[in-house]
Amino acid sequence: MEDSSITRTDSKSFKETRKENQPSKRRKVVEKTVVTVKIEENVGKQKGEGPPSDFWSWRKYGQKPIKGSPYPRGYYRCSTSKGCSAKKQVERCRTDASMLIITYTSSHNHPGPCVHTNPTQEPRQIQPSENHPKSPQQQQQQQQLQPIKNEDISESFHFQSPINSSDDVHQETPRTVLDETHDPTNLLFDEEPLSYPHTMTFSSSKSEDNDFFDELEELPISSSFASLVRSSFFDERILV
DNA sequence: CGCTTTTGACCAGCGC
DNA sequence: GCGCTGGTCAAAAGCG
Repeated sequence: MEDSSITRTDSKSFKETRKENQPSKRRKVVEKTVVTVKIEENVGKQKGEGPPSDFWSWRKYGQKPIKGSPYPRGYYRCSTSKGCSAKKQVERCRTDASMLIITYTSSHNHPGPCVHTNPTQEPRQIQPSENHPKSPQQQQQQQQLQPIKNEDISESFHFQSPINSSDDVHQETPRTVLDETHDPTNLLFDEEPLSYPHTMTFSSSKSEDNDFFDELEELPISSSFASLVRSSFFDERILV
């Protein structure tokens, strides 16, 4: 089509420009966290491939069929904040279609929509009556509208990964990611899916990342936030 | 009207 | 050095 050629040429210019701005960010070893979740419930509410709703807004920016997997992988970027570089990849487990493998990449450079540790603020999105009948996007949009106090931001800024909220689900050992580390601790994760959320984030291999996550451990909000999130996720994904 | 999703193409990294 | 795969971007279309 003529349109195609035009678009292609046009986009090509952008690509060239992009190269200058972003030298190399592809396939670089970045902090990743793999989480597997059951999508039994989500299937009924969403398209079946929709990403499980967490506390950020995700915008899909790409989808690619993965070699060896009958299901395509979806690429999502955090749309809660424009400058946020947090991303996640969502794909179905090749062996179990009811399992969704979510790979979180990078981290949020902004506070979570509802990571406030202040008990005076009511966790509105926890209400099941709102969560279930609505799509996850709508939930997240509501969260965006919720004002967050600056003082909370300073703390919640360390809430890099939504995976903190996923400790209730089974965490699959990210072998593909950690293959370079061969860290024996990974085995522990596999054996103990109930390990703390901040612990699983150590899937990163580099000591630098460890240092980064080490900060998380010092944060007192980890447990409270995890609890808050946990209850939400239980209500959302797991029938208790 | 604005935002999200979809789709095709391009580029870079990695393996052989 | 070549080929393959994965990851990202941008434009267009659809939906709320």
